[in-house]
Amino acid sequence: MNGPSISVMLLDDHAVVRAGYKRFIELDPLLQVIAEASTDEEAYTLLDSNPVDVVIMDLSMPGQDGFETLRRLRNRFPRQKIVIFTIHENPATANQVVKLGASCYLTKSMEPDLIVQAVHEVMAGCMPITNPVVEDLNDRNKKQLPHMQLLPREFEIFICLAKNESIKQISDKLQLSEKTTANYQTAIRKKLNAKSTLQMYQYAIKHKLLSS
Amino acid sequence: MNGPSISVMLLDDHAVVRAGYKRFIELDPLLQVIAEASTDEEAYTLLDSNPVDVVIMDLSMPGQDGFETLRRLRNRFPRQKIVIFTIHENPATANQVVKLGASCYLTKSMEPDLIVQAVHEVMAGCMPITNPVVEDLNDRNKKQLPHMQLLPREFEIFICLAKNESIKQISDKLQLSEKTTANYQTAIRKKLNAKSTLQMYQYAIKHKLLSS
DNA sequence: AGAGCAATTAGGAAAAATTCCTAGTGAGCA
DNA sequence: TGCTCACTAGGAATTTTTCCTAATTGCTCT
Repeated sequence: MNGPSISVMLLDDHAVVRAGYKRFIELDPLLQVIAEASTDEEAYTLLDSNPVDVVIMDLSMPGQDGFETLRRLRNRFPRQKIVIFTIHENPATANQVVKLGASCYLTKSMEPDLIVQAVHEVMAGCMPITNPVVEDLNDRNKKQLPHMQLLPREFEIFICLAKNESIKQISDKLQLSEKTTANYQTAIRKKLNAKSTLQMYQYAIKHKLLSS
Repeated sequence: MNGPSISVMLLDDHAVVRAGYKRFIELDPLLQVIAEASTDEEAYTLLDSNPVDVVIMDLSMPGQDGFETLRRLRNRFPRQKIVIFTIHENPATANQVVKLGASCYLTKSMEPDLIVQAVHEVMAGCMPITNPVVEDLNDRNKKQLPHMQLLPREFEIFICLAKNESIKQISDKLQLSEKTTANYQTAIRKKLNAKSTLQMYQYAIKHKLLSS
């Protein structure tokens, strides 16, 4: 281990995808993958005993809520640098992810050697790699679009609702009171001008906010 | 290159994921990744000049790219063995994929060394994955689809609800008391086992009951 | 023709979901 | 330090949904 080497943890529920990251990351001798986790819990445990410089995580973990994982990770390790690498290429997701404190947002369609570059830039303290998707967001200011007015938590719950999850399910998953979740729903509906879950779903579809 | 070595092409639009496949596949000395493609067109070109024993492909998006790619691949190379490896774990997708002639359907949550095993089994002529839940779906379909149990009036209102019309709108249109329409909705939900308007909509879409 | 049956209609009461209002907490910041 | 904002959640009012019941209509069967 040289002085300037950078330690990395991979967080992705698919071993195949982790292997893919690893292959590219290890092309750079300065980067070392010293931990792999397939769930958030696993990640916490590992981080407690083995801190790393950067966590690279996938946002699209089925069964789990990527946003929630990110949020919890930030709560427990507030200064942890996190690079998000995901298949979701929509500006809204990028926006929310950066708001939640991720250092960087990359998509899987980008050239893989950008991972390496991104990790270096994050370690150097730069803000997220200039990502076409994110830029597009800032330029053509889409903040007039209703869903851009959603708070991070609202957006997260909105996506859950659009995926037809019940108030109960969401509350359990996010560890919220059902009252809180219901209140969020009301706020979301107002902001999106949606009168029903179906309209929220259709809104999400229309703006490509759903992956599965 | 020994005699019995098996040649493999990887087809996935994400380089990271291809790298992941590769890492696991190359653990078996009998398997050789001799081609990689990120698009279907690329795959055709490569297959024309360099036939392979097995194509391993990702079914990125259900209902869109993936199925169509698979269909075309089958059309142009009818005897090509194809292993589908995807994150979509629903029986319907598995069913479609097998109908479309894939030799195998694996999900990314399965242990990665199953890729290797699956390739060998496919080459040996077996069908590695047989999902019993999937198969009897078609038979039962025609017997008793839930919406076939709907009374005429129920079906009519069901379609309205699936089109996101409100109880009020439907009642006006059909000249019913809102009470009646609401009661119908309850009956419909029970018969279709739908807990929300969104589920009714999705049911309608799934069974192609909506024109618009 | 009358009995029987299924479809349609709708009201009352209870239960559940949603909305609206209010308020506490904690993190970040000038 | 005090301010703002995101997040959380309870109380109460309102609306929607569910469940039960029942009246009306039109059809079939013998």
